[in-house]
Order: sequence, then C-alpha cells, then structure tokens
Amino acid sequence: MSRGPYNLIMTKPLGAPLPTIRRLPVYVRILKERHEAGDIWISSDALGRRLDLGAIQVRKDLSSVGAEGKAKHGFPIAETIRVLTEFLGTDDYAEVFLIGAGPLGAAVLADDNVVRHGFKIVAVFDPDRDLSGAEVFGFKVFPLSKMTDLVRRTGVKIAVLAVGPSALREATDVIAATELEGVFDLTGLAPELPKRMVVVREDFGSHLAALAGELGGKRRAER
Amino acid sequence: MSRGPYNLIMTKPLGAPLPTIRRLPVYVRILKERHEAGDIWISSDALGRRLDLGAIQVRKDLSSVGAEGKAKHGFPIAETIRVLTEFLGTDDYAEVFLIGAGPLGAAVLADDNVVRHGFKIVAVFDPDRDLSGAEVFGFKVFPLSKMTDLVRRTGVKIAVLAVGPSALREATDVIAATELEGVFDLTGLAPELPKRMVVVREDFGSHLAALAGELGGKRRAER
DNA sequence: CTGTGTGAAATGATTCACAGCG
DNA sequence: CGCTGTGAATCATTTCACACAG
Repeated sequence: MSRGPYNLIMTKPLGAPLPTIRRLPVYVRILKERHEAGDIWISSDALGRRLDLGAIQVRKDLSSVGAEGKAKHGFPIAETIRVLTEFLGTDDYAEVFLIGAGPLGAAVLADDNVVRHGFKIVAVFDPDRDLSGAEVFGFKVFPLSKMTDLVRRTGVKIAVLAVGPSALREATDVIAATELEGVFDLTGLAPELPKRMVVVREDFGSHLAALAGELGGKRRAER
Repeated sequence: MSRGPYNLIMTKPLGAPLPTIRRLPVYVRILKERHEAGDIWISSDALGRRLDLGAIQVRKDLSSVGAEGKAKHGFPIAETIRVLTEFLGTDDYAEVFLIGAGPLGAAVLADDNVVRHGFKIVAVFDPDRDLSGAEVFGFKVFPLSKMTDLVRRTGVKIAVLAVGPSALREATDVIAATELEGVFDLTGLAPELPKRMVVVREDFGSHLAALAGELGGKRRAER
C-alpha cells in the first residue's frame, strides 16, 4: 500500500499491476519447488492449479513481466525463475536488516521462507540495551543506534520492523534518519514513516480479523 | 484469496467487497486507539489520513457495513467499533487454535495485535511429541492428535497453521478431518486444504519479495 | 461552512475468445 | 491437438461530484 491519496498528476507505473507483483514471489516459490524436484517445464495450468488461480491469469502475469513460454511445453522453469527474480529485483534487495529481537523478530530469523525467497538478514538491532550483545538464532544483536551508520556503510535498503509499542517511537526516528528505501512493518501499529519509503504492513491480528470477517460474510450470504 | 478459479454460477456476496472487509480490522484498531485516548468522534478524513487512505474510501467502507456518521462531528467512535466488530463477527470467531509451537507459533502467542483485535488463542498443538506437555508463553502444548476431538468439543472455528515443512502433511491431514471453517496459513507452503475452508495465507518471505518488487518497479519507473 | 452519503464515472484487474505456434 | 499470447469485454473497486444535514 502507501499509494498516496491525492495523486493528481503523473501516477508512476510500476511496470506491472501491483496485484501481479504480489503474486510473482509466489510463482517463484513454486517454480523453485519444481526446479528442485527436477522438472524442466511447467504449464500455466499446472502452476495455476497449485495456487487456485486460473491459467489465464498466470499467463498474463508472466507475460506482463516478459517471461515467455513455449506452446506445447509450457514455461521453462529455470529461465522463468531468472526473469521473475530479475524483475522483482530480489538480488538488488537481498540483504535486509531486522529491527527487534523479541519473539516476532526471532520468528523472522527462523523463517525458511525468507531464505527461500532469496533474502538474508544481515544484522539484527534492538532498542533494548539489555539485549545488545545477546545472540538470537546465531545473530548478534546490535544496539539500534548503530543502524544509521550501518545502513550508510552497507547500502542495505530494506528493514523489517518488528518491535513492540514501547520501542516504536525510537525505532521510527532512527529509520527516518536513514536512506532506507523500504520498510516491512510487522508492528501492526501503522507508525508514520517518511513518504519516500515504500512501506508494506502486515500483522497477524488484522489478518485473523479479516478471516473472521470473510467467514461472517459467508455465513451472512448463506441465509 | 482462495476465491476459486471457475466460479461459473452463483458467486456469493459477502455483504461487502473483499478489500473493504480487509480494511475493516484496521479501522477497528485505530478506532480503539482513539477510544482509549478518550476521543468520542473521528472524521473519515482523520481516520483516512492515519492510514494513507482517502476520506471518501473510508466513508464508503464504513457505510457499506452500516456504520453511520454525523455531519460536522464525524463517526461516533464507540458505536462504530460496535458495528464493525459485529459485522466482522469477531465475537463469533474469537477463540482460535494454534498449530505449531516453534518460533513462529511463539510469535503469534506473544503478539499483542492478536489480542487487540479481540482474538484469544485457546490451545496450542504441535506434531512434535517431544514438545507435548512443554509450555510456551504460559500455554501448555498438546499433541496434534488431540485436536480433532477438541475442535468438536469446543466449537472453535479458526486455526492458525504455523508448522514447518516436515510436519506439514500431518497437520493438514488433521485439519482436513475437522469441521474448522477457516485456516490462517503462515507456513508459506500453500498446502492443499479442503475447499470448504476459507484460507488466508501470509508469509514473511513473499511479502519481502513483493516489497522488493515494488522498489524495483519504482526504480524502473524513474528511468 | 464542515462534514456525511451515494449514484454515476473512471480506473484497474480479471476473464473471455480466439489467433498462432510447435 | 495442447498450450501460449493478447486485444476486447466483463467485472470489481476506487474516485468524483454533488445533494444534504448539523
């Protein structure tokens, strides 16, 4: 999100529709899965079935970012992975900082999917001084104050924000002072961040609520 | 998601557009925030600004589920919370099971947002027999095999799936045997689940990749 | 005036229909 | 045939424009 409200002139095209961009990583994961299983080709239909999407949508998505398939065979798995990850720019953004070494931060560190998608947490920061120097899943925890400098020196462009409410202010202040380009905000508190940064927000609570809402809707519809 | 592909006849109306339903919980959170701060009224504009949404969208969303505002004042916070949570059915779905007591499961248990949105994890299950009986954040961990029976006895309708790849098969088999209505799948592995269940899937990895994709898109657009 | 409420218009995404290729 | 590729049609969501209420 963070698609600003009054976008009068010149809306920027991202090269593909946003929903497509959001599906891309999911394709990549399945493709890698098939690649590891030794498959060479996959049809849009097979790919779609795996994800409850129509074959046509898969083709539209893939073709909109320049991936090409071959009639009769489908899409060449290795090449398609290449095109997709290049489009996603995963390689340019592979190194990520993590802010927050609590249970949520630990879950991010332990998450295979983060690795599977080609990312690497390269440093962990925490506002709590008591945690500095501690180790979480083999990562040494740095004091938050070191981050500004490390962003500059390493050129890392994405941070995952996973702190609790008490440390939020301090964390956002530090982030605002950096040249970071994107923040993955897991706090669920929708903190204000500089407009120049792309922010993706997710939290367990609101997804649960949305799920409950869908269930409630289904129930409503059935009566 | 999990909107089936070939939905030939009779698409079910959920009472409101899906994107709206997904924004509702976010409104609720902000409203509760303001409520606790002692505010009585909030304007659609203030609410929208807090979330990078236009005021009009907020009004459409709220009015589409029956929340009413008053000219000059805005929306009455307490009443609006009531209407929204009733629509979302949070109360009917407040009790949730958690499958998986690893770092990810622990993060869910420790997450304030889950509570803030009105949910309560009422039991934790894990396929790993060694974990059974252990305690995570004050929750006793039950063997997965107990779940089928407990779903029946308690009437819980939602489970959060947070296991690793090795336990996935066992977990999905157990889920499929229950009368659960919704699954919040955090595995990132898109396991097959019965069509009758509403499934919401989220994983850190693909959101990171989508973020990288947006950043890449922005960069592409700037040249 | 400052705000809500809503039909109508605009935008955006998905799905269809069919041409084309191996 | 089996499968891709894509303009055109459909469908969904957002935004606009303006009526109306305190």
